[in-house]
Amino acid sequence: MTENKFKPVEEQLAYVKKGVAEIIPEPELKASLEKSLKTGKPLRVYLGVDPTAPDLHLGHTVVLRKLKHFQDLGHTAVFLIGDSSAMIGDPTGVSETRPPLTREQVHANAKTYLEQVFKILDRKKTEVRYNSEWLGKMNAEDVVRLCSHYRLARMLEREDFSSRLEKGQPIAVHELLYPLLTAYDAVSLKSDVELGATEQKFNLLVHREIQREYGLPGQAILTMPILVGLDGQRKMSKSLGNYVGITEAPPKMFGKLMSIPDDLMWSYYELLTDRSMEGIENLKKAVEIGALHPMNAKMDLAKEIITEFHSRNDAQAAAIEFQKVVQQKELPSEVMQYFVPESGKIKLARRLVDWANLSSRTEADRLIGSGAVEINGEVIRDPAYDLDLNAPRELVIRVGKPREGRIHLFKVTIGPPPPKS
RNA sequence: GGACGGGUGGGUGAGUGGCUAAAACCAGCAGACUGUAAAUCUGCCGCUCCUUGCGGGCUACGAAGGUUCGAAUCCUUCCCCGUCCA
Repeated sequence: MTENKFKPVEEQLAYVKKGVAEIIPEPELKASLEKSLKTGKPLRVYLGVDPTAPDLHLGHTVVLRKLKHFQDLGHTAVFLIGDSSAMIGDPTGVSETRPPLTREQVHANAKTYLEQVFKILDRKKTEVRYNSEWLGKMNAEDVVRLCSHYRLARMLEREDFSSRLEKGQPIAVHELLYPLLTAYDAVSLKSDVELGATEQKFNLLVHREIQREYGLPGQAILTMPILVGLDGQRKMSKSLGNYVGITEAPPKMFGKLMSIPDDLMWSYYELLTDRSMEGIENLKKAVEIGALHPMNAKMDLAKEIITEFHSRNDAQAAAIEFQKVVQQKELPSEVMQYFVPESGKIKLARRLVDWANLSSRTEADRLIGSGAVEINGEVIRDPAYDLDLNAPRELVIRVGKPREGRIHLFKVTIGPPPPKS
């Protein structure tokens, strides 16, 4: 509660501005910071999430990190779980009606969600709220009253509504209610600032407007860019499979991060690390003039990100494993091992389904046919290949590239398994 | 409630009785090239069986029935979506 609890406004603003897409309106945010500095009262900064899926990936962390930045500066971070609104389903960016979740699903999701969130936010300093606290108390009249504060024409300005309307795609009435109900969150929380991804801009603006309708000053809005996924094309999302989950094992994170297009790494540096913009620019320049190999810059990036979610040692180990397995093509330190008794012959394709965790026999045939299967370094191209089981020996089998859900490299020992110790 | 249009593989979308496991494109997978990057090129891209063959069987075009030697394509009923009218 001391006078000098906060840093100078310009300094705060600069810290908070790193990586942001837009601040609406910036002078207001600045004014709020000035006021808070003068009064010693922290700003209430909130981020609302729908716990629709329990697994967080790096895409979610972009905006969480920004909330963390406010927390670092001594402001109050409010993490809002939209347990009520999640049951409506936000139509943003989906362009189709979402199936509503049940209350049980929402609560289960919320719980795992929070656990992950505190890998980034400071648990002790975070105010966690649920919007069922106030939305659950509203009756039909309250909802109608809330709705009376907004106009249909304004609602239809929203891009995904207007485009769906144009294309003759369905829009369910309850979808219109989503931004209004979540606006009531902003009213209840009396927030000074709300964070969100750029795709949330419309919702955030509605929140601000409704706050004013309810006699509040109207929060400032700060939007963060959407993180592009591993494919370098589309937004990072679980359903597209182009994501890095924050609970994934370090070696897997490492491999995934190394697979991003080089150009993308600058945006990852900006949105996923605490490096200053200046530092990132220098790095970029070093790569451009050839002083730094882009691969090394990317390895550093991967290490930094992994350090945040695991530890420095884990990150280092993941890097070493990557070099060993991928670059030097050696066996990984932990390999799946299978034992097959000696008995005549078997079809390779048939066994591959289990060994490599393939989806079907047909897939095994296809992989063999396209030269993706190697035994002890020798490519097998005949889908009808018979594995001779008469001589006891050890085989190292490789199936394609490492990929989610597939065991791409493993050992098969023909002969009895070693006695259990 | 009425009139009209529409529902095809993960997505967009062609096909209007057999040559269609269904064009094309995207996504995906694999190979080559690399820095397990991207880009590019090439192949693959429902499931299953075996004697792995331009092989056999099964499943698939909103749902269920029907016509036909044969249906994604025709008929009937139902479900869903949109537009316009009220």
